[in-house]
Amino acid sequence: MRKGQLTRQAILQRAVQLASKVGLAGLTIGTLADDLELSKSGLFAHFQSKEALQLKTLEFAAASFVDLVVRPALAAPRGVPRVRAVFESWLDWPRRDPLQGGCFFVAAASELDDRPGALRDRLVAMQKDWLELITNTVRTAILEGHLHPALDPEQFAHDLYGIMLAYHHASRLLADPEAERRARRAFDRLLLSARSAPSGN
Amino acid sequence: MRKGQLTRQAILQRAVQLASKVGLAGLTIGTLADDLELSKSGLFAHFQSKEALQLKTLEFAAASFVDLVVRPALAAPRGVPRVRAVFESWLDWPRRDPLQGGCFFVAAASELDDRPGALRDRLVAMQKDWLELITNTVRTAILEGHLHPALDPEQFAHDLYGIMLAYHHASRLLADPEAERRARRAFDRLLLSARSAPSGN
DNA sequence: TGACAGAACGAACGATCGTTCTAAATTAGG
DNA sequence: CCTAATTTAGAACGATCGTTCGTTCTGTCA
Repeated sequence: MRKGQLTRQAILQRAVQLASKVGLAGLTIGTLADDLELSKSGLFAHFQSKEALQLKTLEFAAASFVDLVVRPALAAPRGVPRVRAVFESWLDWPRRDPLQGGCFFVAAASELDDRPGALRDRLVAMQKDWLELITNTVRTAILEGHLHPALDPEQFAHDLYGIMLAYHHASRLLADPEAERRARRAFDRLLLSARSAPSGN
Repeated sequence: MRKGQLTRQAILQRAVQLASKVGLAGLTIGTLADDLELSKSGLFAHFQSKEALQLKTLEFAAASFVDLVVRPALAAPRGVPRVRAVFESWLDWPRRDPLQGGCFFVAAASELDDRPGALRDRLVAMQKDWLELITNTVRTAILEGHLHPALDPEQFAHDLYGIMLAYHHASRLLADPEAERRARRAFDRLLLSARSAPSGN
């Protein structure tokens, strides 16, 4: 009853790595089994279908994101420092989890944005949770008096997401060495306008 | 000698639509042939390999993007109006090409960002061209005196890309009805800081 | 109209997909 | 240590993948 859980974890960990390269749909039980030196059927037995494997993989990736990115960021003091910590922690994610190729969720998002089903529903819920957490962090910063009262926290979260997506695009696809500097500049500008500008957003 | 080219075009058009949903890797000769009511081998004969088909599909999508988005935008008067036209034209893309599900290039980018090869190389070149075109448009706006001389045009292009990626994410995956408004607000803020702020970027 | 090139087809290939079954190996508890 | 339960392996399934082959249509131009 213990050994099973162990290999299950190992399978999921490898599945996340693999899916971050080839996507959730590109995941293949055969190659996954070969990578782990398991038999196809042996691996399959742990899940009852491929979709179940994909779903568990999605959950596993989310849990690891929370551990590596979200939780550390929330340790920062409330207000702008925590907002900044979210950004820095997020930006630092590739270094904290160096096994992956590209962001798992970016891959999943572009795959699932047109394929209804349980997988998509789960991913959407996750993304909304994450956006809401950012929104609340910003909202707190407003209440602390760190950011302008007229600031729209949801717009801030949306814009921050865009910064991260652009960073991913520039660094992963274009291999732009300036990607990180660009992301920091964009974030600084976002934060600056959030401090004092009622017009911006 | 004429009939062939015609069906070739039809194949590629359908391929772009399909690939915007399932990705370039998810493209399947069998399903594509069924969709077009062609035989698998008949379709295959037009290209000599699947990778060739994918490459041609990529080229076709790029050409259509130029026709529908780039060219109209460049008709606007130089300077900020043209910058704004690029944004508006880009944002309006889904309405101009309503057949697609999600952005073809977003799907391709997240698929190919970790898979070296001719496909990736071509896509990277395209993206760089597009970014460079935006950069030059911005640069012109600076020379016209519309934007601040200290503005970094490449950063502007990068940030604009982020806005579009966030828009795509919000509208496609999250089905957020505010997506377009959010994109407009982000663009306005970007443009505002580009007009007068030497600090932002 | 006849001839020839080009376009489309149908069948088949080896490989791999997800999945199912049964048997063997391994593990855990009494 | 033995037994029962769990975990893995192996073989096979129907389907589909990309690709090849030879053949049959179908347009095009002399």
